[in-house]
Amino acid sequence: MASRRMGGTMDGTKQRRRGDTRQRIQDVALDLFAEQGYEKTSLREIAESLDVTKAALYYHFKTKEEILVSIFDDLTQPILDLIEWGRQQPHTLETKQEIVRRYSGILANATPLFRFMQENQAAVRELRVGETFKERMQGLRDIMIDPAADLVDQVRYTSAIFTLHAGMFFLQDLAGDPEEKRRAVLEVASDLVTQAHEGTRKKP
Amino acid sequence: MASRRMGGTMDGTKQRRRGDTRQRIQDVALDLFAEQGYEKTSLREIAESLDVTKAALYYHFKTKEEILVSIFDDLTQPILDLIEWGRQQPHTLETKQEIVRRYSGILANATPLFRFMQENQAAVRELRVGETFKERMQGLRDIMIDPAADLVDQVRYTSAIFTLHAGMFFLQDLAGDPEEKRRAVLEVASDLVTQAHEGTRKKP
Amino acid sequence: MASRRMGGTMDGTKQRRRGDTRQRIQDVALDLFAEQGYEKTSLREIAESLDVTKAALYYHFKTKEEILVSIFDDLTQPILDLIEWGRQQPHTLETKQEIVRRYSGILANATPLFRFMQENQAAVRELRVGETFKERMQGLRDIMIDPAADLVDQVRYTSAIFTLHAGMFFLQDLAGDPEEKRRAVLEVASDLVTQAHEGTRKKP
Amino acid sequence: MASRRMGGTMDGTKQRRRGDTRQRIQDVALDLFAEQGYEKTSLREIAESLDVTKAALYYHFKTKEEILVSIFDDLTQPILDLIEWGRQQPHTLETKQEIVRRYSGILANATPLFRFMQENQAAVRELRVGETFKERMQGLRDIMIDPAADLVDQVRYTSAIFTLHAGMFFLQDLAGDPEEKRRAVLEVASDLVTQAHEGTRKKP
DNA sequence: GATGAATGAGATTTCATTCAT
DNA sequence: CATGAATGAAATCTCATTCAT
Repeated sequence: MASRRMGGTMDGTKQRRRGDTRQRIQDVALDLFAEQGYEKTSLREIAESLDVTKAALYYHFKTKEEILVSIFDDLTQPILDLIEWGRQQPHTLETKQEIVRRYSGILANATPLFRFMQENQAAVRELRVGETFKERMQGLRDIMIDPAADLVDQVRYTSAIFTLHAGMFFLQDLAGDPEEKRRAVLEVASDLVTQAHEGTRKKP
Repeated sequence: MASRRMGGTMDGTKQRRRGDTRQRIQDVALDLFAEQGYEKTSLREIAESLDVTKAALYYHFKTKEEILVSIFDDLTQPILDLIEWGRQQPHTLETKQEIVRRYSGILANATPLFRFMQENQAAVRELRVGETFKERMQGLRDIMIDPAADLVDQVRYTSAIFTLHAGMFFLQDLAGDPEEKRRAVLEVASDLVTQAHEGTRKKP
Repeated sequence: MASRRMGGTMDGTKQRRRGDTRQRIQDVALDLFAEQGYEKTSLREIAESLDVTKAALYYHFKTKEEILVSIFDDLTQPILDLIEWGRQQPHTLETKQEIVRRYSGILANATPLFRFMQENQAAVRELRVGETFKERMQGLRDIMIDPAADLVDQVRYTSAIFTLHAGMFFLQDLAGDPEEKRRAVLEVASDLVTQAHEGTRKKP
Repeated sequence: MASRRMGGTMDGTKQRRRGDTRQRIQDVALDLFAEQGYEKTSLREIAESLDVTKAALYYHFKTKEEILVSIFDDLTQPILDLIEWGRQQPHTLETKQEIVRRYSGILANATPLFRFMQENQAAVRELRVGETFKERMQGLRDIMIDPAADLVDQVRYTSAIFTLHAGMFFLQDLAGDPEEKRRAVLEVASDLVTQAHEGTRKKP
């Protein structure tokens, strides 16, 4: 389900697993991390899910944290790319809306990881990924927020990003087609950005 | 810092403590839970912070979870009251804005707890408070959301609540006076509710 | 059920409890000890069953062990009396059969205690009651066993006592009227004593 | 002392131990369980006796109870075999005496376990082995007892089994050669079975 | 490319017991 | 005649990690 890359043939034989153990560890770990939280997920559990020993995990990764780091680095690369792209664009409304649109896509493509980051902030705070994630969010904000905007508009920009995040999880219990919901979320975020950009109040 | 009630004088003598141990446990526990997360905070740590033994904690609370539950129940009672109040009001824009205003106040009064809940969703999911919190959020939504509203407006309502939450934590690194920031957040949330209530698009 | 003495009036008021707390502790403790074992029964449990605090138990008894000792001493006095009586009788078959009969009665009158002793030998071994019980059993044997009897007959005497014990517990699952079963057990034990007394084999 | 299998040479080197840790845990645990009781024996004690850490025990067994279960299952297999054998024999006196004889041998071969079961009935009642042991005793009785026998004779059959058990422990303080005592016990049990089989009284 | 065996640290929880009031 | 508050010791169990093979 969280398998991000499908290597090998789908013939169900155990033998096909050859050299993809690293990937499988990442997949299973992310699923479990997202489901149960980082602290609550033990290496024993991951190993058992994969039908290998704990020691095997240590062959592929130096520590538990490194498993998470490797997943995180793989999956958040697109944010880095987006920031890089954003920096080279003019600070127009168009650009900002495109950023929101692209970020929405990134989120949708790595839902389990972002869900995990959202729900495990405390656990992750003292891990490397915690710091890194914060930096990336900061980077996102930097390419969107107009430093001259007043406080209320800055909140709007932030709220836009947050709405995208919230959309992934808190809207799960709302009925409706997922893709349709995603578009609705995107629209609200987009509106917020527009309002922020235009300034909803007369500036002095 | 998270001490909600300050009994006795701060003279540092050990003997003065009489009967307020329960309260002190809750205070210290909340601070630590919020700072380090639920799983990462051990009873040893709480006990040492208070200069009592672990067994003393068990005199006052049956389990670690019960410490959290007692804090949660104490501090989220106002949400229950708000929901109760909201149910008896007409579903006007006025009402909804008042709900947002009141909720913002509740949040401000119990920041550490809400920060904790936000940042420990995974850890808390299988605890009683996880379920309870979800129900309360649901209750809040129910008194705000117009079931006839289209999807986009429903997202706006949800986003308003979320913006309030986000305001507490993600805006911490933004410069500025806290009270001023709170007002800005409140304004954005209020706007979202207004837009949702009026309908931003022509309904069929 | 295990209440051995019924003090006060049976009016159900809580006030009637006056000065009989000691007795009530013994009753409840014996029930719990018999049901769950000595180690598994905590003072908390006993206290909660009586709706008093643990500290109250310590007003009446110095230690957990002393609760057991007091019960034991009260209820095994009859064995002491029996041994005393036995010592003064001639070593006839009549006497031995009477001992078996009387012992059977003693057992029936304090079933929970004897069940407890039977099922908690390991736990009780290092307690004072363990040693004391062993001594009493030894005393019983001494007034029954003919030291001149051969080994097989000595086993018969021992088996007679054991049959009485076993009868109380291991026959519980056998269908039939309890009093009738007790008589059957008594008869087998009696037979064993008779065979032992008469010598089942030609002595040299 | 309770070591059931003696692998390797007794040269005292630590390195020689390879792969027999599981067995050694079982041996030491049984000795301690039998000596001090199940509850009173801590995993720390077992671990220290073996000069390994507590965690090592958990590598080999999932819980404390599982250590006991594994010992029990290993050592009571012969009872299962005996019951199986008994079911296929004719219900003659010969058969019953053979059962008594074989059971006596089984008992002698696993004295510590049976002593443990006898002396820890309370502690063991809520463990899996408690139930299982009860079932096996029931099975034994079923292949011996003639359901048409009157109550007194049923008691005799039960008493025979019990005499065998008692023989192991309560006769320990009696002087005499162990093997000789065992034969004496066996004779009494055998007699009881014979009397039960022939009927000691005229049946209606 | 992995396993089997183990460890050290630490977690939550329970218990008998104490003592000032 | 009892309670409220606490303690010190210990129990069972879990975890990330290591290392020889």
